[in-house]
Amino acid sequence: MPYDPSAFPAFAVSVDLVVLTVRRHALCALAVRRGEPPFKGRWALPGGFVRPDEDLAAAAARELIEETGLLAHDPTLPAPPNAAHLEQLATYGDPKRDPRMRVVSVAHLALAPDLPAPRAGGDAHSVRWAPVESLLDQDGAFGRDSDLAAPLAFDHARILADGVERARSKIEYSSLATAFCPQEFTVGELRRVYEAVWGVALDPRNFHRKVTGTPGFLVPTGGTTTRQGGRPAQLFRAGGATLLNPPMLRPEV
Amino acid sequence: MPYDPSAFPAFAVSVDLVVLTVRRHALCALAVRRGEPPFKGRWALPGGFVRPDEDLAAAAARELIEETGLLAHDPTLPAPPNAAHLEQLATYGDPKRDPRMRVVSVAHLALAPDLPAPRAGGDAHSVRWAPVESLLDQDGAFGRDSDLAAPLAFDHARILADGVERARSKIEYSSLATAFCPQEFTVGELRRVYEAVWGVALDPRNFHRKVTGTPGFLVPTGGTTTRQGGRPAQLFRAGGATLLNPPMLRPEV
DNA sequence: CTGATTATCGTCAGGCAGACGACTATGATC
DNA sequence: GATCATAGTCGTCTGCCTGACGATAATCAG
Repeated sequence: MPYDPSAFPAFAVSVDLVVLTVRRHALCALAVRRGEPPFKGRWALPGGFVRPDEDLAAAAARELIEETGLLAHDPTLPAPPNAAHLEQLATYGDPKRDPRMRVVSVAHLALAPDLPAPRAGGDAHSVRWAPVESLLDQDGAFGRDSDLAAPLAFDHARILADGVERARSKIEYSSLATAFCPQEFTVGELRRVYEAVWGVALDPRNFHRKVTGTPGFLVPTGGTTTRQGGRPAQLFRAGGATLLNPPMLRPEV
Repeated sequence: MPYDPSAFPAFAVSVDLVVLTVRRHALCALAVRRGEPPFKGRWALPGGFVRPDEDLAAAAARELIEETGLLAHDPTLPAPPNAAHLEQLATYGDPKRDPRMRVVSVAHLALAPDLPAPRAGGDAHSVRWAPVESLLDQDGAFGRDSDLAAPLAFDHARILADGVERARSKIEYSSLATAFCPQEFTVGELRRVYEAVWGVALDPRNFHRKVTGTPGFLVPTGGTTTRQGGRPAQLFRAGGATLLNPPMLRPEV
């Protein structure tokens, strides 16, 4: 019988954040170095406890702005500049996931455009963007030239993998890939986002036809840019459509 | 600064279940009548507190078997008879969602074949299958001839709506619809599952072509049946494929 | 036997995606 | 300034899949 108020076990509840961005053609996640045991010195996902009167989404938004300065973006409103997409990912509650006590962590997924630099509260050197492959690599293939050899603290590798998988599948059928782009962007920049997140090469011509032909996906702003060299490209903003139908197809293999 | 062990707020953590099945051409959910305040006498989703050393998935599986006798089904193993699909849905943690105290609820979604009858632990009359439209109907359109007029307790209407939406979208691109069917079933029975969950009519010929043409979706058992009247139909079991590519398309409007 | 019901196979046209050719507009290099 | 490399944009063609729907098959109810 649910909700016996007289006796219930007490849990700590935290939020952990998978913050993804695309930098230099690679899908990167935000990682913080732990300053306290357990896992002291190891990299982990940003996160923290939920406050007694705080909603889960509010706790995630608070941690996000503390770690990155990014505002969480309510999808029902027009996107303010410097805003990130934020959604709940999944909840992790293995009794042994934290060696000290029972902690249930509600993981959230945030997608952000490429930012100047991560900003930490007090110690800026302990937070960084790292390519997700290096963070998920358990064998230490990146170990010789970085300090990322050790796996992530707690079950954060699993959480990160789940977040990456969510992002990979969600850009198939939604316009979420634009959350990785600045307010104005070109078709080529959007294509490089897809290529980085999926880890594949896409045909520029078919991609252009698909995204410009999907109603509501992209809105031309009129301007052009030549950021990448080559012929100047039209600039677009994200349109009102959130669901892509038919979806973008991820190439086989 | 995550994980300061000295001071953290204490939460209660519960699991709530959205258990769906298809009965008589309608998508139905399991509801229990609350015997205790708050919301005494109102219908609610089954659920309960997570035990101190219990994983979240284990707590959900325990509640499921307590309420229905259904075994939760590990998707990596061959399905035992009378097993239901069980997956985490989302977590609800509004500070005011339970008037007594701070309860964070990890909702799970279960899909079950049509069962003989729901089985409650002690009081069988307080648990029932109800069509999801009647449970979600806030205006009391069902109120004159049933006691389902009152909305569900707590935020369970929201949780149920999220679970139904998850089921509706997930049968598009996965073989999960077979979880609503008995071990052996016909193409027509599977089609009626889609029609009930989506609330649309599908063309029997195109549906037949699609599901029999998708490799790994259905495996013929050799037998035939004539449960529905009309020409006998081939019997199938669910194949090994879990992802349908290309997906089943939900008709517009 | 006749009609109703369900299952199953076929046909055809339209839409969309993958493969790829062609042309355009810029910066870099000589 | 000519040439080349680079990136963007427009077209074409072919094959696959889907929706619409005709036709046939095998049962049950009268």
